[in-house]
Amino acid sequence: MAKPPRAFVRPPTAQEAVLVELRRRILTAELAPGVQVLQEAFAEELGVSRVPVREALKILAGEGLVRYKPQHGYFVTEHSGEELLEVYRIRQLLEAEAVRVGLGGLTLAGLAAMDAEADAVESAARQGDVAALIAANRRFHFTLFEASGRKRLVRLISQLWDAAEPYRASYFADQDNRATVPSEHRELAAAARRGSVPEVVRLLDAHRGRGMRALQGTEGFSG
Amino acid sequence: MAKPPRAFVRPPTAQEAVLVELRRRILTAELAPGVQVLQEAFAEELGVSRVPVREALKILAGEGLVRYKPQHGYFVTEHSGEELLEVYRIRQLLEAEAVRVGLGGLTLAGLAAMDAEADAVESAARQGDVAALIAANRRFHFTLFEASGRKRLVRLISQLWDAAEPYRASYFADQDNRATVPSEHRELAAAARRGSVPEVVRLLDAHRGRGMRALQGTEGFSG
DNA sequence: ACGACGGATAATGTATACATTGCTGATCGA
DNA sequence: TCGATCAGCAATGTATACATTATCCGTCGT
Repeated sequence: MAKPPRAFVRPPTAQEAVLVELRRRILTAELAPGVQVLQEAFAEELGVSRVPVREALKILAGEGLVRYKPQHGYFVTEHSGEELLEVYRIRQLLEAEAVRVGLGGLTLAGLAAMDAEADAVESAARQGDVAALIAANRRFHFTLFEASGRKRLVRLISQLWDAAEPYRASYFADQDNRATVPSEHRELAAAARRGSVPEVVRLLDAHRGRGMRALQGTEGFSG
Repeated sequence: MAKPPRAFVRPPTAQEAVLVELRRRILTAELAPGVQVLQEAFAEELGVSRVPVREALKILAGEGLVRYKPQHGYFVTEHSGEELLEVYRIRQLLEAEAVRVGLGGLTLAGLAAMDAEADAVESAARQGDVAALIAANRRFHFTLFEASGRKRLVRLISQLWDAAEPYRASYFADQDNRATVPSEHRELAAAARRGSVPEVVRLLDAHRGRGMRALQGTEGFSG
């Protein structure tokens, strides 16, 4: 079960490389919501021409991570408080569905993976490694969702996570917030092991709700 | 209230024009699921270079309407029967939500619009104008959804409609299928007028279910 | 002082040319 | 006859050059 360190894969095309880097910067709010992505500058920084940059931006525009204004360029999507609420509400619906469909089919390997990711979250939280925390947190939850076997559903949920991600960078920076997450994960994993759909859904709702409320407190939470 | 005939707007950029045309061809199955979109040929046909074609394709890839294989190009997305089922299931969840949120806020103008679109659907069905039927049918349903005021929700539902659209071109070509749709719309509009969420949701489920089952009958419905 | 016009600048949008990759099919060898 | 190698082709991927558009700001006129 030990994962070999992920093999280094050079993306086959420049646009893919740009896409990965752009997405990373947006999700970590390194490129903050609202700011324009200057093609020329970004291209030069990555050592490619503007073409692959534009193509990567188009992908992100299709996903909703950036907005395109003709003759004005690409801007990291901003979400109002209301829109973030909407995102969380839709997540509630879709994640509940994923649990209903998938929990019965969750394998022992899947449960073990959840435990492993819960460990990773906890240790990352202790060390204050926000990036690792976010990554592990995501893997923890998506192990559960992916048990549903529904690719489209999982992809939608993933996009919804992405939408809120830039706003959570600051959330996990806070020690108190980091502290409560691991124990909630333990409860979730335990409920999953018992195979109780209602419990898992309830815990998930609570977990998500706490994250959402924390967001409302921290952020410039208006329109 | 009379809509002026929609003003002709030349898209500000070539890519937008290409995007519209490409999407149209995919949704009408003029470009059938699975086929490759040859950039050179398509560009020449539209009288532009390959660049805007590629950029439009990237958008569609981000939306999931085409798949991108590095060094191989872009292919209209194919969906297995299972995947289409998944799409309908997610639609059920999200459309119900839209109705719950929006029905109370549906204005008289909105109700009138639904009636008007129902008329349009019926007359298009009688004349056998499949394209007009599909367009009006879509407007009918989305008038209802948009009453929710939730942009993201509506956009997601819209993408789910798009995913199944290529497979429904043949569905509406059948006279019998065209016949049942208008009466169901009347019932829906009536229930909406009464403001009854459970009834609207129930009718919507039935309506959608019929469409889905019809799809299963007609299509190469395997994996 | 205020507003309008206009040119300079800087960004985006597009075409063209070139590089690279993948495939096909023919040729060569055993 | 079978298989492998390689040349040619056809498609995609990328860079560069050019066209177009928006914006900024100074000047001019009133």
